[in-house]
Amino acid sequence: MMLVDQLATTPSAPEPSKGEQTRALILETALRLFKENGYDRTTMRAIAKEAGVSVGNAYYYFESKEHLVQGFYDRMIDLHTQASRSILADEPKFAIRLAGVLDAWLEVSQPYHEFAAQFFKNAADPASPLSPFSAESTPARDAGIGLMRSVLLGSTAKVDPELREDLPGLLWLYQMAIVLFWVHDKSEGASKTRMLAQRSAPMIARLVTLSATRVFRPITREAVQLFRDIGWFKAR
Amino acid sequence: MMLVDQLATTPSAPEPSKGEQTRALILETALRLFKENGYDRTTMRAIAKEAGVSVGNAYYYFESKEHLVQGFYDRMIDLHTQASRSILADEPKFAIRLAGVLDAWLEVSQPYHEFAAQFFKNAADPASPLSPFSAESTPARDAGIGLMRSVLLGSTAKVDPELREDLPGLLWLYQMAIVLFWVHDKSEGASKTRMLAQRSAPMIARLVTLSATRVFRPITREAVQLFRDIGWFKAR
DNA sequence: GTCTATAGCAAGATAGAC
DNA sequence: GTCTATCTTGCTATAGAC
Repeated sequence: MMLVDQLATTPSAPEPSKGEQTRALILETALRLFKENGYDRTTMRAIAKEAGVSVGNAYYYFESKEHLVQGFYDRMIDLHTQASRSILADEPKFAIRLAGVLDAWLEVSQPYHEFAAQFFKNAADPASPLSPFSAESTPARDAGIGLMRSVLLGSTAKVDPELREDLPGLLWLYQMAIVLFWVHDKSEGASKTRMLAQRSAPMIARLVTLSATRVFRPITREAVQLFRDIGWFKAR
Repeated sequence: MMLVDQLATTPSAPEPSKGEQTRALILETALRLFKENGYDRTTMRAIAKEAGVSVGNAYYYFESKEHLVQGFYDRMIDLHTQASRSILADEPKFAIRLAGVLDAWLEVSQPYHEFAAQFFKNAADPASPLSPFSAESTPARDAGIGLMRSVLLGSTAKVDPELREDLPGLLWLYQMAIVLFWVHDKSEGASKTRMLAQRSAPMIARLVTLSATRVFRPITREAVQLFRDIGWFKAR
C-alpha cells in the first residue's frame, strides 16, 4: 500500500511531509464541501470539523477562506491543460483548436458551475486575491495565457508578427469574457455558453487572419498599441 | 419652514409619510458615509447611529446593505443623463458622441471611484440584485441602453438596418467593459480608462460604419444573430 | 515546525417585544 | 415602525501540547 502511494507520486515530489498532507486534506475537504453545499454556506468551522482539524489549523495553512479557492484554480488549470492535450496535438486549424480548448474548459468546469457562480463575486473584487487579475493569480493567469499561446503556435494561422507576441494575452481576455458569460448562464448544461464558444471562436479566428491583411494591419496595430498603452500586457 | 418643505416636494409626491422620511434619511446618510469612508468600512451600525435610528430599523427599510446601493445607481443614471445632454444635443458625429457620453460617465463617477471598487464585487455576483444584469437593475439598465440609443439615433452614422435595433444593447455592453476596466484602474484620475474610452470609441465607430459595407454585412449579421441566439437582447 | 483548544471581536443580519 | 437583544460567521489571538 505504501509502495503504491509512493509510485503514485511524481518523482519531483518525493515524500509528502505531514504538513503537506494536512494541507491537502483541508483543501480536499473544502473543495468537496464547496461543491456539495456551495461557497457561502460552507463555513470555516465546518471545513475544519469535517477535516478533523481545528479552525486555527485551517488558518495556519490557508490565510483566508478565499485562499482555499486558489487551490481550486490550480486544479482547474491542470484539468484544463490535460483535457486540451489531444486537440492541441492533433489539430492544425486555429479556429478548431481555439473552439476545442474552450470546450475542454467548459467540460472540466461544468461540475463546479454552481459553486463558481457563488464565489464569483469574490473573484470579481479588484482587491481580492481571487481576482484573475491579481498578483496572487499570476501563476494561474500565466498558465491560461500559455495555453492560448499553444493554441496559436501549434496552428497554421498566419498572424501579423506585431500581434503574434501579444495575441495570447488577448485570447485569454476573450476566454475570460466567455467565463463571465458562463457564470451568469442558467441554461441547461450551460448550452448557451457552449453555443457562444463554438460560434464565436471561428469569428475570432477570422479576425486574427484578417489582422495580417494589408487593409487591416493599421487598425490592428492601433488596437494593439492601445492595449499596450493602458498596460494590459504589463504585470498586474 | 413647513411651507418651504412642502414647496420643495414635487406635485406628484404630495406629503412624505413618516416612513418615507425615515427611509430617505437612512439612504442619504448611507450614501454620505459610503463616499466618505468607503463601502466596506461603513457598517450598518454606523449608518444607523449616524441617522439616529436603530440597526433593526435600517433593515426594516433596506433588505440588506447591498440594497442601499440601488439608490446610488439611480442617482448616477440621473447625473450621467444630465451630463450627456449638451453633447447629445450639439454633436452629430457618432464617434464623438460616443466618446463624449463615456467621458461624461467618467466625470460624474470619478468621485465614487473608490467606493465603486469596493462594492463592485457585490455587483458582479450573478445572484445579487446589484448585478447590472439582474431583474432589479432593469430600470438602470434600460436607462443606460436608452442613452446609447440617443447616441446612435442623433448621429449621422449609417448603420445596417439589421443592426440598428440591437446596436444600443451592444454599445451598453461595450460601456460595461469600460466600467469593468475602470473599477480595476488605479491610475491617477483613472487616466488609463479615459485613454481607453477616448481611443476605443472611434474604433467602435469605425466598426459600426464598416458593418454597413457590402463586405462586412455577412459577418456583422452572423455576430448579431449569435447575440440573439444566446438571448442577449432578451429580458434578464 | 505542527497542531489543539478556546475565548473573543466585528459586523451583517434576524427575532420578537412594544 | 421601531427598538433591544441575539445569532451567525469570518477571522484573530493566546496559551500551550507534541
